[in-house]
Amino acid sequence: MSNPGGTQRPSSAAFLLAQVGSHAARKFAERLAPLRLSPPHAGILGVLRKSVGLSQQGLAEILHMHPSGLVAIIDELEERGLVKRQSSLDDRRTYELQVTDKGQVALRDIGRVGQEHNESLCAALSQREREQLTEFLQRIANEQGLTPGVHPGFSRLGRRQKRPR
Amino acid sequence: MSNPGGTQRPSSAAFLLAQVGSHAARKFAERLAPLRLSPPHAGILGVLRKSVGLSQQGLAEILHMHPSGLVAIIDELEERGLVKRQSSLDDRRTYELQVTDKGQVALRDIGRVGQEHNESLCAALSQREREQLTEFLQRIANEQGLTPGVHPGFSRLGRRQKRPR
DNA sequence: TATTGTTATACTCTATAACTATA
DNA sequence: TATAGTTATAGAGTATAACAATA
Repeated sequence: MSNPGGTQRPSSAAFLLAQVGSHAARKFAERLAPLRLSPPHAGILGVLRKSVGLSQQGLAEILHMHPSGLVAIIDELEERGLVKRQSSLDDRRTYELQVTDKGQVALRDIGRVGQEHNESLCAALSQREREQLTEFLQRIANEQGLTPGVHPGFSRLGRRQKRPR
Repeated sequence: MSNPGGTQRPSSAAFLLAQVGSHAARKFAERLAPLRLSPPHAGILGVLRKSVGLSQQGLAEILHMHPSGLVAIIDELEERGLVKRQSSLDDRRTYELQVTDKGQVALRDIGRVGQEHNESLCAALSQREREQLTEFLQRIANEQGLTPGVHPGFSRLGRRQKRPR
């Protein structure tokens, strides 16, 4: 095992974004774990805080995911008493999703964890540089049409073609 | 569905990194798809270019993944004629992985796609700003102990606890 | 007939352990 | 006995379709 042409080419911004972004997501998940919460839990609570009484359909639309995928996660949040499915009086097919008081506490915990996470992740940068970085990323996010506060999701990055046996 | 407290808080650098990074990874996978390649394919070819004659164990170590997970991906690369498993003369248990000429062509295609991808992703930034962004990310990657050129992987970001039925 | 939420199903990715062949 | 590669298996995530209740 040699390395004749082993010049390390500088990574592109795009690669570094994917690399550091994946690392960031993983570290955030690790910090969330002691709260017995996952990033999807946190993301859903965050959306529900801002949109009171949202239906599962509405939530799925915001998160760009299929409504059926939400059921299990909301089940968990409800079992934990962080979210309530409130039957709608107008349309008994739908639930109005509510963050409970306990859910609000969880949201504060998540916020604290998020701040610690941000601090740790940006340790290499000065305050001024963090602001610059944030601005650059915000502009990219806007230009690329990303929804503020919504993680593109945990779906497959690239699936290999099915392997014939 | 109302939005009484719907103030949109500014996203943190950490969240934006995860958001934009996930988007970047997804877009890269889309650009790779016409070549019938996935990000893991590209990542492995990239590592093998720099380390000639690497074993699968060595490769797994660099990529921080279990050797068994490599088998299927390398099978595909070998079936496509992009990589060759060369039986080692020293130790017949091991293969020395070689990028073939066809694999070199694929690497050039991947490089082109990567440049297009980078260009498209950074459209919102000036040349000077892209350099600044790259430097910031590079410093974060170094400080966080990330291996240059190695994507943290496609493993779970956060798993929900198993749901009892 | 259409829609909301749910369940069922299939497919994929990941991780672990068991297996084989060499050492 | 230890190691390299492989296979088998189980677990979790994702996506689609089918379903029941309601509109």
